[in-house]
Amino acid sequence: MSLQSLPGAVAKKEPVAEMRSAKISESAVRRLSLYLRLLQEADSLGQETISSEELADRAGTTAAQVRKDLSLFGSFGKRGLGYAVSELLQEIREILGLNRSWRVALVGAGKIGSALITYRNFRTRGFHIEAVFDTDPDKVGKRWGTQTILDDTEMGSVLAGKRIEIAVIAVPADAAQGVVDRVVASGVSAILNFAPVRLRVPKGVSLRNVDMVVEMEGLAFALTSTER
Amino acid sequence: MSLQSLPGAVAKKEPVAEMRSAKISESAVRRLSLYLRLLQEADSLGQETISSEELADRAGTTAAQVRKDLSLFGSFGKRGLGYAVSELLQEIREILGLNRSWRVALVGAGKIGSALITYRNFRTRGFHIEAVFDTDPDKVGKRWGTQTILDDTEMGSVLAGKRIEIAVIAVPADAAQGVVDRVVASGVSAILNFAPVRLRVPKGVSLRNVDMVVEMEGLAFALTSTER
DNA sequence: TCGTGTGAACGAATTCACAGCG
DNA sequence: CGCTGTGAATTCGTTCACACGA
Repeated sequence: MSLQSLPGAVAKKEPVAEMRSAKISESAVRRLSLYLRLLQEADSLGQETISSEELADRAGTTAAQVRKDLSLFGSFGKRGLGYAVSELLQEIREILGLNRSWRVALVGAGKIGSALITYRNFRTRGFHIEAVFDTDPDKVGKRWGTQTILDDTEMGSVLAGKRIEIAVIAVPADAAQGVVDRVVASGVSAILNFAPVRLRVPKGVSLRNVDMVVEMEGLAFALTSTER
Repeated sequence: MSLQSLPGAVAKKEPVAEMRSAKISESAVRRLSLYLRLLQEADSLGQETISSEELADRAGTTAAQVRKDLSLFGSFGKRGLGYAVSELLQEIREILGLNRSWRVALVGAGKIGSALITYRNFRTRGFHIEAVFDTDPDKVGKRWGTQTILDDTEMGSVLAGKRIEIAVIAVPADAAQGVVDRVVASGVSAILNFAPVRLRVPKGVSLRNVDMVVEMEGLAFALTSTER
């Protein structure tokens, strides 16, 4: 990609995007996403350099963990100094694939969908919702943010036509698997699922679940086992 | 607790709630929550018994994993047969602390809060939202579901007065830490956070984060590293 | 015989500790 | 001298494999 086009960047040790795909753990990726956010904060406050320890403190992890995570992708720091905030920022954006925008569709125009579509962080991070679907005839045709709600029956063709890459599933649990199957058939290979079900996806399709009940039950367990 | 007061329960091998608190991993708890949901489905379909393998298939894990998870809390199966659905169901409810209801407060009456308060699964699982707070004078006093939105300034006294156990934080990122500090000061010791920040909580307070941007960035990473 | 329960083996992720570079 | 980058040590979680009981 356009890395060597930056004349000042020649000293960089690893070309990042070309790294051998040594399987990176999901938790490492989560932390990178978190580091990115913290770096953006630091950057907007004018901070120029940051140590693994400071980043770790803010992220709630250890300095060694931060360095290990980053070392999976290259050597971005300066020994004795730390990391250049804006540079590391850019590296992580590159690693996560955030230097481009992503075409997202939202399936299910209910409350959760509504929360998502108005969520500013989404758009500013490059996730563009380019289609919204629902089955409810009362909703179809209504405007939602910048989008008009489309009928569920149009989903397949629209997803394919717009070359949607990520689908957000915000439909009732019993409808979710059906939606996923159709969405995958239309070429989508990443899914964020809000329905409280375990979805099956073919190999090669990435799936993340956001399950509020599971989280609440985890809290209930923690409270239960702490008491006494 | 009132365990040995149940005369019929003597044959049970492990008293569950009295187990040594051998630290249970968060992922194990997540899976238990998932098993519970699957068992409820099976139960409502009239299925009487289930093997670790069947449960594993539905949960997307392995039979050994299911057995290990359950064995952390006792021996609930019958060799050669599997598990009695309704019995295991009840055991897991007991383990997770779901045989009682939990007093929950929602802080932030925005879109996410709105999604939560209308979310049926919440109430049916025993999580009762007993107070809703917001700072916006236009919202305060309005009815939301069964609740009237209360002013943020009342939060401390109401949380303490109602003996709220779990707080759901659905406020903007820059307000979240302040809210958490006050919530904790009012005796809440479990928090579900929807704000995109890393919150600091004192030891003894449980915290779970739901961070949609992190999940989306994880998907972006997966798509980026798969392509080519 | 079948499927659980579990020690033992394995593998993954985190932490340690230090060599090496700026 | 300070802080990164990284092998080595360790901890944690998962999988294996089989003895045992219904």
